[in-house]
Formats: sequence, structure tokens, C-alpha cells
Amino acid sequence: MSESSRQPGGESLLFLTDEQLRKGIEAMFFAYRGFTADPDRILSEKGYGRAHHRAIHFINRSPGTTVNNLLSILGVTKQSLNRVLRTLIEDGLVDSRVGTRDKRERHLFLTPEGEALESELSTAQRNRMRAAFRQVGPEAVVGFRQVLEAMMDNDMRRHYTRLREASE
Amino acid sequence: MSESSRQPGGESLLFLTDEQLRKGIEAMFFAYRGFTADPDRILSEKGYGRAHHRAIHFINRSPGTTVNNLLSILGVTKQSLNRVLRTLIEDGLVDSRVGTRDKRERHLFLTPEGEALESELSTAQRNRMRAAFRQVGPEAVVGFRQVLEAMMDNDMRRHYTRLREASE
DNA sequence: AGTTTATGTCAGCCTTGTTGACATTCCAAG
DNA sequence: CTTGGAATGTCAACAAGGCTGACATAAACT
Repeated sequence: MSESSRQPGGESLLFLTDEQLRKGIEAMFFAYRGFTADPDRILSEKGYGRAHHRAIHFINRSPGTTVNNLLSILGVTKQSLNRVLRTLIEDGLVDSRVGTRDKRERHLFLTPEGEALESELSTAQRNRMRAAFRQVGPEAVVGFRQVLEAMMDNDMRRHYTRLREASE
Repeated sequence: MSESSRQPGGESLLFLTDEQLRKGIEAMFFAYRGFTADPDRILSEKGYGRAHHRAIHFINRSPGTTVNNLLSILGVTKQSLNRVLRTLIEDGLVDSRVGTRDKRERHLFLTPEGEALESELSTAQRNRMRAAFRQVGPEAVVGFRQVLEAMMDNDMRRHYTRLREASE
């Protein structure tokens, strides 16, 4: 049937069997649940959702970013993002400033309150990530990052790499 | 501030800096988008969503499983799962049989049509996973699985391990 | 002046999560 | 044996957050 189910010589490519691939798929599913569990708990207490978290995260990561840039990172419609941004601005977590060079653009920043929430969410998520990283060691972490990067769509990898370089 | 931002000696634990952890977080975010992109496309053409995919995947993985067992794997409310199951049953993709031992239970199976959709979705997802795995090699894949497994909640890791063992 | 770009907003729809109420079935204590 | 509670699953209604489409405004570009 599928290419990898025809076992070759026997010694190599065993990690490409359908069964190994299925395990990879399930690992992604269950791990992503854990990955979002802590922030989700914090957010729901404050009446926010995962969408607010994503906005806050990437505004923190690229302060002064425009709405359009955020849209292409998040991959949602402007209507959907706008709903989230509006509540964050109304609640005083995000500051939206009209661009100086181009006055059509809005540049987004976290207020001190926004930074506080970002820090709370980010700390929870980093704690879990740190525990996992520490448990498995640096080489596993390299492999982890390599596989994830290879799994991204090209557009997303561009954003990922850009964010990565900006902070190195 | 956080533990890992105090750089230690210099040679070790560099993979535990806040910056490294943030990169791990963003890698998860962007990779998960890619991970679900192909099935999402297929599903939306047929009027289904990610919830249907999850149900189909785990029914295929454990034929005859009960609604309750599926609930604990998926981590949603039974009402939410029920809506998805109802449409799958109505559309003839899933077969629900009243339990013989305990008539309160419903045992779930994929029909041939359900298996066909499962195969289509699963093939698309495995293709991406296979391309990523092949690109980075077996050692990276081991690291990938180790990190993901360490990131799961205990309950979820139980399910993950159980599924893994059942198929080995 | 006319067009394109960036953004915001309104209206309405869909999926998928939630809670509450209820029916059925099983089992165990009286 | 019966009765009450626990387990299982269904139906109804609501909320969050995706989506599309239409439209408004202001600024920039040609």
C-alpha cells in the first residue's frame, strides 16, 4: 500500500513505517494538548481564550507589529483577529498606535498590564517546556526542533525563522 | 528572573534559556498548523471538521471502543462528541452497536466508507510526517518523540502509551 | 483625480466547545 | 425483589471563535 509499509532490507528506514508515522501523529496530538493546557487554564479564569493568547504572544514577540503582519502570522481573517484585538484594547492590555510613516497602519504594543498577562502565560508554558527539555537532554531537543521545522508550511517557516533571527 | 535566564558556566544548559524555550513554543505553534493543514483541507471539502477527524482516527485505532473511552482520549464533553458521532453515524461512516455485556455502552466501528475517509486523511498526514522524518533522519525523530512524550499530561501519556503498545 | 492599500465594522453563518435536563440501563443495599 | 444511585448516552440551548461578504474611511500611490 503505502511506500513505507514495504519493508526494505530491514536495517534502515524502520522509523518510516506507517506505524511509526502514526505514533508521530498521535504524539503531536497528545503533546499539543499538554502544550496549551496551562495557558488555557489561566486564560479561561480571566475570560479570554486561545485566540487572545496568540495575539498577545506575537505582539510581545514583535512589539510595534502591524495588524496586517499579525494576520499573516496567525493565519486568520481580519474580522476574527479584530474581534480579539478590540477586546484586548478595550481591556487595556494592548495599545494601538497610528503609524507615523504610514498613517494607515496601526502598530500594536502590550501595555504593562498586557505584559503582565503575557509573562504569566509564557512562564507557565516555558515551565512545561523546560521540564520536558531538561528531562530528555539537548540532543533530543535538537531533533525535536528539526522535525517541527520540517513539518511547517513554507509560509509559516518564514515567519518562524524571521522571529528566530530577530531575537538572536 | 526565570531560572534559565541566569546563564550558568557557559558550556551547558544553553538549550534551557528563555529564548530557546520560546523557540520551542513557536515551533510547536507553527508545526501544528502544518500538521493539521492537509486533513483540514480534505475535511472541509466534505463538510467535516477537525473534531470528526479525531473521532475517526481513534475509532480506527481502537475498533469497538466505547463512547466513554473516546471521551477520555479526546478530552471533550460527551455532548460535544455526541454531535460529531451522530453526523458520522447518520452519514454511514461510523457504526454504533449496543454493547452485549452492558447495554448502556455503545461500541464504535468504522464502516467501509469510514475506513476510506480515514485512509485518505491518514495518508495525507503521514505523507507530511514521512517527508519531515526522512529529511531529518532517525536520531532527530527519536528526539522529537521524546520531547513530545515528556510534554504530555500524565493522563494523555497513558492513552498514548496504551495505543502504542496495542499496535506493537 | 482615480486606484490601491490598510484597517475597522456590521451582519450572518458554521464548527465545536460548554452546561443543564432527561432517558435508559445496571448494580447493589435494603 | 425493589428501589435508589451510578453509569452511559441523547437532546436542547448557548458561547467562543473561526469564516464570508459588503461596506466605510483614510492614506498612499500613480
